Amino acid sequence: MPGTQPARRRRATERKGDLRERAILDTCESLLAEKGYEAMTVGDIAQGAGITRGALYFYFGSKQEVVTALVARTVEHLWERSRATAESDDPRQAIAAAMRRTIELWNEHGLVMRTAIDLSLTVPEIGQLWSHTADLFTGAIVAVLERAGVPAGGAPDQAAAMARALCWMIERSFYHASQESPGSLELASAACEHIWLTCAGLTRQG
Amino acid sequence: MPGTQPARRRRATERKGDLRERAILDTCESLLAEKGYEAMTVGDIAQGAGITRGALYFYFGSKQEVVTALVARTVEHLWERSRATAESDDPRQAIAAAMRRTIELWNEHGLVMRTAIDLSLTVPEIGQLWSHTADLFTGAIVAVLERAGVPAGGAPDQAAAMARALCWMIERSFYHASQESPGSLELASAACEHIWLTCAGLTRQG
DNA sequence: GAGAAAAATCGACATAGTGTAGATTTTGTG
DNA sequence: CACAAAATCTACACTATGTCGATTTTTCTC
Repeated sequence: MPGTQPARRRRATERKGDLRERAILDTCESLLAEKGYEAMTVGDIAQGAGITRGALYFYFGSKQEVVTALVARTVEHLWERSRATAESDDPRQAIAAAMRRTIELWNEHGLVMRTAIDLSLTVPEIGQLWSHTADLFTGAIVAVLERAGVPAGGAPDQAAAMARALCWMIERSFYHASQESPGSLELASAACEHIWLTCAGLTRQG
Repeated sequence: MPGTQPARRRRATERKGDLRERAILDTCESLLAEKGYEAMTVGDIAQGAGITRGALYFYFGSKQEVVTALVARTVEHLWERSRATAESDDPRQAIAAAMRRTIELWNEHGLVMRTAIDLSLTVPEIGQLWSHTADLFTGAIVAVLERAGVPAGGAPDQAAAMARALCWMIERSFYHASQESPGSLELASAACEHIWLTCAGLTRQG
């Protein structure tokens, strides 16, 4: 079962199968955009990748596994990008930077991210992947809130609980906005940013 | 196609079919709790309702239609409850009341609400139902924010945009919390309430 | 309460998609 | 080259869906 274990890859030459695997994932992403998860069949993916259904089952055990691998690939990318971002010391700047990065990520990978969210309930592995991603994001929000002076702790008015709610707010706002126009993404982002700032006690009028 | 048009009901005596229709919806709800949407088959629902698949198709054209009707029934109930609630003049009280009511609704109907959210993308009719529900809720938040002094308007720091983000925050927080324990629902609710209050400028320290 | 119209139910069929298995071809390696 | 591993194909069995025509049951009307 390739696709589940990307480890044990200590081979210099790239197998033909690696090519195919990537082709399958790429095709899957296209089809997801074109016809959506439900309508997309294993036969469609195979055809798009230039093989038969039978051959596809050599790589992945089901449509769900294909999509899981696609989500894993995408989410890996998100994590990398997050790790590579230097956190600012100034909370205001940190928030602005985080929101800017979030817009980029949703613009580039919105489709797969939405798919991951939709399938989180149905496909446990995707659920884990995504909930881990959310945890990372929540952690970043906690850090910013605390540096801005919000007390640490899990009570409703302390950083951890607030960060969790803010994380869901951002997820859902972007989920919906990214289905509409890039413009509405900007607007949603600005609204989320303002609320985040307010929660951190960083708005002028407060 | 019954189940789509609950109008034109000007009949005193209750048809036998109305009974069955309700039995189908009830069974569907049970099965949803038991095995989830995907695993639940049309045959299962029919069996639970005491008829054959063929007979079920007399009432509903597909599994999706059954679930849509179930969501419609539930959502109708939500709307009624909302309409029946008197809005307080004091924003603080209004917010507290809204959150209390929201907890009740999720405790009672969490399963169907989660299902509605999950299927919003896949089943357009459910999407409409749910987005209308979200609009109602957003409207209520707007009203409270404005009464608390937040300027009206669609800019990121004005009532409409903020209310939308807050609505998604609440939806998503409850969605997740209601999958866990009633306790985590309370916590999530308290966090959302605190953020809402903060956005309305109603917290002491601000 | 008898009979006709409408409502409800059934069983059988056709279709579409899934996953599996065995045979076969391609590819890399000593 | 020969042989093992990788990759691919075709055919099959299974499950669930949705449709149809025939049949039975309910309901309405006089």
